[in-house]
Amino acid sequence: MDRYGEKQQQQQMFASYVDASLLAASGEVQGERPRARRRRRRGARCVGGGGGGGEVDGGDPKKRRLSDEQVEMLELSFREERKLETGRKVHLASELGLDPKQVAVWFQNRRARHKSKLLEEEFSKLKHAHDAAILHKCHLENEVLRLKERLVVAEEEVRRLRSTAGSHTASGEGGDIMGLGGSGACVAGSPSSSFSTGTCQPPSFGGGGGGGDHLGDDDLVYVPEYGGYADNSVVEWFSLYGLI
DNA sequence: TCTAATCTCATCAGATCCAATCTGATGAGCACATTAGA
Repeated sequence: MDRYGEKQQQQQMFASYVDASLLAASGEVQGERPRARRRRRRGARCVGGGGGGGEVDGGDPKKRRLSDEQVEMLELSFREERKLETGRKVHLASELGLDPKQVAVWFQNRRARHKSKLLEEEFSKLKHAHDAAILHKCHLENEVLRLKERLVVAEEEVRRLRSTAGSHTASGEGGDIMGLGGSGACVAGSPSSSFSTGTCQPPSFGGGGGGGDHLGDDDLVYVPEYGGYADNSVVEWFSLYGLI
């Protein structure tokens, strides 16, 4: 016996063992009904009863494959109609020189294989859709991350520019940074405006008054989106990021 | 309502190739499959 034969034998032995165990466990030995579909009995393979196109006259239990022509005819018939009425079955069987039982069995198997193929295709489609959705989700998550990073950078830049502008105005000569006559402007809530000394001067931008480099009117532009005045560098930055 | 034919499902096993797949065939169906015709 070759390796394949040995394997088959082992499988059969195992299956017999499992069968016996299941039988015992299911209580069939005590006369109870099994709950599950009963397994086919081993060795119950029927040799007679239709058994194979080429063995009608012989007693050879070996399975014979249908010829290409027979399969082709059966396929054609299957494509026309997947169910097999008795008349069609008998007609096909006589045309193909097969037993009607064989034709019926062929159709049963063909239906089963057709169904499993359809299921396989459906599964494949669903899997592709699922993979695409996962990929799209990853892209979206990456995009969110990138946007968050940009936001952090932008916020840092805003803080830096605010403090720069604040120091410019704060380090001026104590006052009229925008030519508005004030001695300085305060920025509410700005931690960098701790040296604000003068009266608040709205609409003012950036930092306290008094001291620091004096910026002329030409250097400052009122930016509504910003809520105040900004110098050219800030305006540039705003336009760069499309904020104005 | 009864019954024979037929269905689906799970499985076996031979054939083709060398492990895995294809395919013809069988058996069960369990609060006992469903369906169609007598």
